[in-house]
Amino acid sequence: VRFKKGAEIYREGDSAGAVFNIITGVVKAYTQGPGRDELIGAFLFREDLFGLAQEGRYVSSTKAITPVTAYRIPVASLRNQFSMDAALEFHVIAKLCHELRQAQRHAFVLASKRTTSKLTLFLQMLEHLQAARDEPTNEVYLPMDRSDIAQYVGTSLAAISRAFRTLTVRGILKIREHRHVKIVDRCTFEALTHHRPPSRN
Amino acid sequence: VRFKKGAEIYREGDSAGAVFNIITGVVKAYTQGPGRDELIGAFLFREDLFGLAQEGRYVSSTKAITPVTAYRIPVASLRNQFSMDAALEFHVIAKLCHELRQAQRHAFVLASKRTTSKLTLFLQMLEHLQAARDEPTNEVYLPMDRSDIAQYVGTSLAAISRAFRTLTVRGILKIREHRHVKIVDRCTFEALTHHRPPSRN
DNA sequence: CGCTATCTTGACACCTGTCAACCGCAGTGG
DNA sequence: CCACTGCGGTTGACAGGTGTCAAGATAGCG
Repeated sequence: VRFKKGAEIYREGDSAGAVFNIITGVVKAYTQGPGRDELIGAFLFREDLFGLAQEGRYVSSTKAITPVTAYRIPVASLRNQFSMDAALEFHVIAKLCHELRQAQRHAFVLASKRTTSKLTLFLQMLEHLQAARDEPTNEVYLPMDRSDIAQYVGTSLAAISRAFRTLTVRGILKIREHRHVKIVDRCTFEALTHHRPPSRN
Repeated sequence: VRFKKGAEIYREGDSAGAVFNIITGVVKAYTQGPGRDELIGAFLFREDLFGLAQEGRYVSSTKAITPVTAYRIPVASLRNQFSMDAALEFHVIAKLCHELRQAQRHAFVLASKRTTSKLTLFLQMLEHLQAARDEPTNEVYLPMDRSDIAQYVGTSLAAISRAFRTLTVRGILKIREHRHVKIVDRCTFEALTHHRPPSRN
């Protein structure tokens, strides 16, 4: 199946009829709760599997943030393959573990106190993921907009913008068209990862 | 096996020889990275299963925060049971899903901006878990110290203390011996859950 | 009965959220 | 070809919250 940019794939609480496997494009998984603010739980890329359900209901909403093509796999056919192929089950376990690891890294990003750290960690994540998909690694591409980043790392849109600014003026990053980021000063970049006491400057 | 309060059960990166199943007590799972600050990823209670490994290495350190008794299950014997009992595998999947859900809630706590919200959400989590273990629910018991709470919800120790203070003076909580919390004004308590704009007061 | 670990509280600078205005760009319609 | 509008992004102003540091209070434990 195919989704346009911005299309909702399913909504939290919908009855879960299928799981999806991304071929192309990027998807965000988010939940809004309980205030009015929504938290983005994960970004999903090529080869990622999603559509996990709890008691027949999806646990988060998903939306395409770029044009997306994906396999849509009805649960029925999934059950079939399950009983026939034990290795598949193992594959699912592996996916779950991967997702858990990812959630761990996400938690780390959220737990950072300064926005620059959050952003740095976030860029590192993207870089790793990009490398894992063997795409060029000389610069990081951001498929999502600033607002999405903010909701993922747990700050306001403005803070993200400011963080980008401070990192660029310090000569650590270079930004092209708002979506291509090049890490110039890798050394201090990684240093930001550590929680930097407010060293007066 | 049995652990004293404060005992390390294993450390991140150790070669994983066994998984554990808690009978009594509370365990914290944490990772320190990459700064000097450690983030507590989860608290583990009775019946919880932990010791998940990635490539033969534990992915987080664990420490008993109360006296703990637990089953220690060597991986070898686990493999045995795996091949004999397919239902067990399913049980493990269920545990993983549960853990993922829990991570999701954790992320939500971390993403909250004001400390009072974090604390409120945290208390709600504990309350739910406590109810799920059918323990008395009229007040919440905190097995961990303030510092642990701070590291779990992603703020400083001082902020937690202050948050407790503000909630008590507002007549929302009552604290006994620093570790027993009673929710007095349930209504405004839940209201704090929603991201409260800095409503002048 | 001291001693240590834990918790509270104060002071202060800094960061961050909120609000709002502004910019640049793309698409639209005149 | 050019205004107009909408969207995403940046920036400024300001207040309030939070981190850090450090001192003081409390409780737990030997």
